[in-house]
Amino acid sequence: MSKGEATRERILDRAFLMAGRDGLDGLTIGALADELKLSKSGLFSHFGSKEELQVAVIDLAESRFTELVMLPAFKAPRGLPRFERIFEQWIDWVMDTRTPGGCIFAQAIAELDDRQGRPRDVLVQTQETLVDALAKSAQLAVDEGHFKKDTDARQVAFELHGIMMTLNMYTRLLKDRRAVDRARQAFKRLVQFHTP
Amino acid sequence: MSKGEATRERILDRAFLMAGRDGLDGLTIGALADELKLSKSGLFSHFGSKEELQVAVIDLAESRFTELVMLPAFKAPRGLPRFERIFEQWIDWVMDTRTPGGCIFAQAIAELDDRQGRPRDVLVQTQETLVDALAKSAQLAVDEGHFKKDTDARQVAFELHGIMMTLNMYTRLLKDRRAVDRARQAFKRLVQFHTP
DNA sequence: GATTTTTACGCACGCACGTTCTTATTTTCA
DNA sequence: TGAAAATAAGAACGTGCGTGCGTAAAAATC
Repeated sequence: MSKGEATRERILDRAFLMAGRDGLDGLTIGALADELKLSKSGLFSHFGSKEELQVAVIDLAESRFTELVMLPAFKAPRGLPRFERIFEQWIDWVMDTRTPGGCIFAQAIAELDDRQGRPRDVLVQTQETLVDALAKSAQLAVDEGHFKKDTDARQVAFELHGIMMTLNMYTRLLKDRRAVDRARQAFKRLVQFHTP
Repeated sequence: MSKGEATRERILDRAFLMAGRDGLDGLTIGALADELKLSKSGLFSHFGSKEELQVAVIDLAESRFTELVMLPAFKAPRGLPRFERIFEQWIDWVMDTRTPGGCIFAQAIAELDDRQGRPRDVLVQTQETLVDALAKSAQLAVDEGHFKKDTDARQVAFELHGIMMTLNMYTRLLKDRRAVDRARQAFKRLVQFHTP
């Protein structure tokens, strides 16, 4: 790996944290440069524009999510075990104390939802991919006979998403220690409902 | 009502919209003044600081939510009818096409969740009040015999919250037309599960 | 209608933003 | 090792930010 690539990774690693706390707009080139002891222009030249930096952060977030949530889950047998594994890994992702501000997607979604531009387009793409993956995983549980035949996999994906978003909010905003229990209980009810 | 109060209301009305779209940080005094054809300093003098403006917007959001969601719901008989009415009014709140950026609370929650300061404190207060109200409403359904005796009202509040957050995201970010149906189905499942 | 109080403006300030150049330094590779 | 290429720094730009102050206009009060 060249020097440039290494620096770029170091920048993005920090940018990922800053964007989770302060949002993709709050993510500022000057502050980022200070924290990394780089010059503004030196940092800037790695991306060419702030928008590109934002896009790179979203891309990084997606690949980390895949790495930390989806890939481990795929080691579990398809169907319910894998679906449950996604849920548990996702909990770890949301509760990770190293990422202040909570799930970076929650930040980005609220920030970009009714705007225009490449960052939004990229985010929509990642979220659609995620929803598809969740639905597919739920559908596999149907196919394996773990869920009822008439289970609507996309509906299950919708509801799981809701559980995770609420977990994030209860934990980060309300500082509710019981949030994880609540999420687990909600998930249990979701699974139970669709179990034949 | 004095002239000053009228102007202040006019400012907040617009600020409410801007904050929903661009967030409480993206809410900017200069842009707000331009839209309202006021001078920056003239507008500023109504609040004394940007932070106070942000707090005023959160307060306005809460009172509007109470007015548009909770108060109408209280006309329904307590128990399940009222609980269902909260849900339906809340849908209207989230789907309101006059508010670009979707539910302003979704914005504010993501923005302020791991920060410090008065805006955050005020937001936490409003969200705790909301959660309490939801839980109380669910508890009334238990008391009236519409929900099972062992139903955990706060758990129901948690899950309802999740449905609404997901409705907001699917609608605003993913532009999914079926989001309302999904929300209704999730709600139906929630109610059904707790029905004796 | 005169006076006092309220409300709004104009201007300026210091600061941080994203961005663009030019220049110096470091890496890379023949 | 020396030439070429990649990387980082530095200084400067225009812009917009929140904020403070003195003053003019308007409204409220008597």
